[in-house]
Amino acid sequence: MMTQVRECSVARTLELVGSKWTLLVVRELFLGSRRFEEIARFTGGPRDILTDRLRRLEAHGLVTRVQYEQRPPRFEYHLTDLGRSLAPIIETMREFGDRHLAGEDGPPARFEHSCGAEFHPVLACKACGEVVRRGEVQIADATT
Amino acid sequence: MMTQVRECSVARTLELVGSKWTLLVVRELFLGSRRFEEIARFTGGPRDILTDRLRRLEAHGLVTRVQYEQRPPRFEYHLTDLGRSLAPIIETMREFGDRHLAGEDGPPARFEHSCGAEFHPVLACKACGEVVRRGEVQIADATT
DNA sequence: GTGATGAGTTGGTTTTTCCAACGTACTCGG
DNA sequence: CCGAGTACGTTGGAAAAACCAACTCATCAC
Repeated sequence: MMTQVRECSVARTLELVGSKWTLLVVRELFLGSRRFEEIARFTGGPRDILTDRLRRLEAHGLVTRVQYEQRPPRFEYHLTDLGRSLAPIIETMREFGDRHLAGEDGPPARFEHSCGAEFHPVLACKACGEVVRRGEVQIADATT
Repeated sequence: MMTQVRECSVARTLELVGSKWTLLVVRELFLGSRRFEEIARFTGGPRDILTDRLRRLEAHGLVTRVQYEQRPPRFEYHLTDLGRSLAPIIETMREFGDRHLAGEDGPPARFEHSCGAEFHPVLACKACGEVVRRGEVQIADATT
């Protein structure tokens, strides 16, 4: 029956943000960088590639390019609502890195939740609100 | 002061799993594929690249290669505990894709939480257990 | 007018990825 | 025994992507 490549939301997401530097650009925007020079400096990515990634993100509606100066035309970059909805992806990656790949002096940046504690994300079930433990999630229909 | 590239857990995580096909291989293992032929068929990735990714994942302790046959030596692949801790990354990517990039006939695979509802992950704060809303997380120290 | 800043472009090199074909070691059917 | 099929890769060469340093263009600060 020679089954095919799996239709998959993970794959679709990776097509959007899976190429090198893309998620670092997004991280940078989450951290508040707006200008090309900041993005270049803080990510360390090649300028031509960063240009390409920003254009691509813009084309997919994750980022907007906003003119902030006329007389040499200058632009800055902002996440759209769609772009901001990448937050859980960035946050879970940060958490993984903090937990398993941190240097000796601990995680390089720390965040705080409004409850007062240091923020570490865990997955919860949207329906019941409970934090998910291993084995609590099962495939519902085995179409693919 | 010519500030440098940002030390960052997101960057470190991406070094581990950020190259093309890697996360699709991991997804496949989460979905239960064990053998090379399954991984190749369901991801659609080039066989040489998949070999490389599996070796790399093994080298970093995310995957183990287990011999399941002697007489031509054959191997299958399993996620380690460390590898399984990539689940939140995969799940949040799936959720993003389901939500924003799904085809007309809805998300291609569905999952169920033990509470009985269809599973959709949201981020919660590990400390207080509350689901996180926009603006509730702030940077704690602006070292980087 | 010299130098700096900001946002890119350009040209050429290096690295990755891709692809189809091949190799090896078996098993199975006839 | 012969040929086909399965499983897990490896190989060689072409194509695409990424990298890098240097350059542009416009303006401002000195």
